[in-house]
Formats: sequence, C-alpha cells, structure tokens
Amino acid sequence: MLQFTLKAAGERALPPHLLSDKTGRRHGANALHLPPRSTVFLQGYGRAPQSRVLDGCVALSQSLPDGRRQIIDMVGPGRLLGIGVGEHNRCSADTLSYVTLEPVGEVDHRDLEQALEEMVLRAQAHATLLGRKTAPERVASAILDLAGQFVRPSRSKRETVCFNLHPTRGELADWLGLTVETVSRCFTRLKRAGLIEFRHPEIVTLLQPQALADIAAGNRAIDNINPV
Amino acid sequence: MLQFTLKAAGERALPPHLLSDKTGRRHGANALHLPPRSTVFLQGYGRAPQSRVLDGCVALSQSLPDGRRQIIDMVGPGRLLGIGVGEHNRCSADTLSYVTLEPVGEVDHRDLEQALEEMVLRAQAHATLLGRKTAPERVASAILDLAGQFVRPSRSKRETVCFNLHPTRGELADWLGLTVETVSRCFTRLKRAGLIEFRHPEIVTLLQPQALADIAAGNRAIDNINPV
DNA sequence: CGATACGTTGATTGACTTCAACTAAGGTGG
DNA sequence: CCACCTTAGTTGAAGTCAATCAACGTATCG
Repeated sequence: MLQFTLKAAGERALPPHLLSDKTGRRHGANALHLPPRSTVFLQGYGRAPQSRVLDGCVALSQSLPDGRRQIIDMVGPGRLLGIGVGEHNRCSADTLSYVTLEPVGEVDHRDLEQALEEMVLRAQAHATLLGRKTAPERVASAILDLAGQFVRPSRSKRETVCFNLHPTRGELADWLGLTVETVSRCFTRLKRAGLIEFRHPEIVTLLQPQALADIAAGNRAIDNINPV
Repeated sequence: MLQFTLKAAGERALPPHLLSDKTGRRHGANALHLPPRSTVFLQGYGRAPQSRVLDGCVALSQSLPDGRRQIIDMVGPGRLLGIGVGEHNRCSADTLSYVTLEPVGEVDHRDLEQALEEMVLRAQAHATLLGRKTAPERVASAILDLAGQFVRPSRSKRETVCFNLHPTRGELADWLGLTVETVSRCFTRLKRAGLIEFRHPEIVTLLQPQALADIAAGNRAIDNINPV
C-alpha cells in the first residue's frame, strides 16, 4: 500500500561533496552543461563514463531493431548516470531539459552499490507498471514519480505541489508503454477529475496527491473522484 | 540486433568456490533444499538474507494491493538472491522447481556489483519487452531466456535444444504481462510454425532457435516461417 | 508568414482479455 | 481399482482497452 510522500529534489540524499551548492559554485569548474534533447551516450557504443546529474532530467532508453523505443528510467538530480548499462551500453541517454552533469572519476563501493540498488528497485517497480497497470494508473504513477524527482523545494504553503514536467507526451508514452494519444487523454481525464491542473502541458500542479497515489496503486478508479 | 547464442547453465560464470561441484558435494553441508512452489522470502518483510541459487528456478515477484502480480525476474543457477530488493523486501521470491540454495554470508564488492549490474540489465531488457513487444515476441523472448538459463549442457548433437520449462503458463503470463490464455495460444502458434516442439507442456525443444530469436527481437512475424 | 513539432480530440480498428467450456493428469479415499 | 476432485492447459466466442487513423489547434522558428 503505497503511502504518498513527496520528497523535494533538494532533500534527496546527495553525497556530502555535492551539498556545497548553496554556498558557492564549487563544482562549476568541471561541470558539464547540456541543452535539451542532446545525447549523453548512445546504445551500442563503448562503456559510458560515469557522471552525476546535478540538475535537469535525463532519459535512459532502449530501442528495438525496428525503432520501437522504451524509456527505461527518468533520471533526476542526485542520481548516477552510466551505471548498469553493460559493457557496451545497452541504453542511450538523452537530456529532456537543460542538464548539468558532474563527471565522477570513480565512485566508492558504498555509493555505487546504493545507486545500483536504486536502479534495480526503480526498474522493478517500472516492470510492474508496464506489465500490470492500466493507462490511467501508469500516468498517475509517472506524474507522482516525476513530481518526487523534480519539485522545487519552494513555497509549500498548501498541499498543492507544482512542478515542471520535462518529458513531452511522446516521451512519457515511450516511458509508460503507451501512445501519445493515450497519455494525452489520461492527462485530460485527470484534469477533469480535479486531480491535477495545467495550463501549459509542462507546468503541472498536483491538486489531490493522495487521490493520485490511490489511482497509481490501483486502489481507486479515475472516475470515482468527487471534484473538489 | 540480438545474435542468437545459447549459454548452457553449466557454462555460466560461477564464482570459483562453487565450481567444486564436479569433484564432490563440498557445499552439501549448508545447502538449502526447497520443494517447488515454496516461498523463499516475502514482499514487505525484513530484508532477506543473501543466497546463491545452485540449482532450480526462483521467481521474483511484486504484487499490487488488489492482487495483480508481476514476476520481475526468473532466477536460475549461479545467480544471487536477496540483492536489490530494498530495505524491506519489495519482492517475494518463490521456487518454481526443486531448488538448491547456498546461503552466502557476505559477498565481496566485485561479485555483488556484477550481480547487481546483471539485475539491472535484465530488468531493463524486460521493461522493453513489457512496454513494447507483442505477445508472440514476449513468449519467444521468454523461451530463449529460460533456455539460456536452464538447458542442461547435455548432448548437443543437433542444433535442437531441449530443456525443462519450470514456470507454468500462468507464471509465464505473470512474467510477461499477459494472461494464461494468450501465453497458451502463442505456444500453440510457435509449435504450429515449427519453431518449438512439446508433448508435455513443460518439456520444450527449440527447433529453430535463430528464427525464434528473430521473432523475439521483432525482426520477423510469427507467421512468416516456412515449416521445415 | 509557411513550416514544423507538440498536443488534443474524435472515430474506428484490433490485439489481447474475459468468459466459458472442455480435456488431461495427478491425488485421495472409499 | 475406480469414482471424485482439483489443477493445468487448451480452444472458442464475445468484449474492451488502448492503438491506429485522422483532423485540427497552437506555439515556435527560420
């Protein structure tokens, strides 16, 4: 029974040497800045160097020979990139926003194992989503996941949370094993049900996070909501 | 472009201290023997102890609150159990055959990281399967995967490979995000197409492994096969 | 301005699910 | 040894959720 809790991106467990962000631009020296929709590394090429995402959103994806694409994971601030991709990358990594990367020469065992374990856990949860959840459940899950990774720890006066949804509808579709149209329709339904709000497609506000979590977990149908 | 290669279970990279199997029953002392359909550990309970599968097949699964079940991975000989399952297990582990386990007190970093990486790679490939493959492609992929993990390195006179398919149709369905009926229908179609053969539902022979691999990768439709 | 990409909405189709009936194999107890 | 039950597997018919096909609106950008 997934209990709903949102962790702001700033609260995520950053290793100590990254926390200097507030005081100064300590890692500005060797940090990598990438524009949206650029490739970090490519499926099939030599093993990628490891780096840590400081800011922005990166999509890990695999493609079948005929072009069908599956986004495996959405990687946000604090997480490692270039781990668990095999000898020759079995994944491509693409930025979905402006992204700041910090190359990490070598990670200590503790950090690496923790990061790998997080990859496994997320991949497992995603497999359950892809194998067993309905389209609205998938979209609700996605929104909550991305909110968790990308909310700014800003003014949290009300229980409404607003955040920037980096992936397009098409990218969400590739992540959730759906099509653009289905994703769009689910957003519309969630909006009409009063669970989320958006004026622009990428600025999303969670109006009823708990109800959203219920849907994501399969405990409630999208239609059984009393609009507030 | 997945090239088809089958690795017999015996050839898989076992750590040196397990290879004594041929010479004697060195690990017979503390080995754990479990009957089919028994639980190794349960979703939601305390962190499971780690062990290595010496023989048999274990299913890692997650369940949604309403009972929908997704099998995350099928674990065969040589692989570690109880890694990447989170603080409180987010997975259950169930035996699908007679299983021999060897408890491992602590694994060295090298082994653990390699095992975790394998978990990640397999989970990623499975996500692509669940998100983007058709039912026949999924079943073909599953058969090849299980063949790779469970073929006995026996008489390989011809290119036909015979192996014991431990999971039932229902368990395969839970693994592949399908229903029993769909899995059964796909088996029938593959059989009629001359790609596999089975008299009993769990003794399967691969007649045309390469064609099966083509289907699994989405390079060929199930119907475009010349029956030999 | 056209041109392109993204998003939304509607109509139709189709792949897989659901529901249902039936067969075969294994176990139990009279 | 056979009636009885249960479970797994197969097959057919009907139903449904999401995909496909199609049209349109809007924003961005040379």
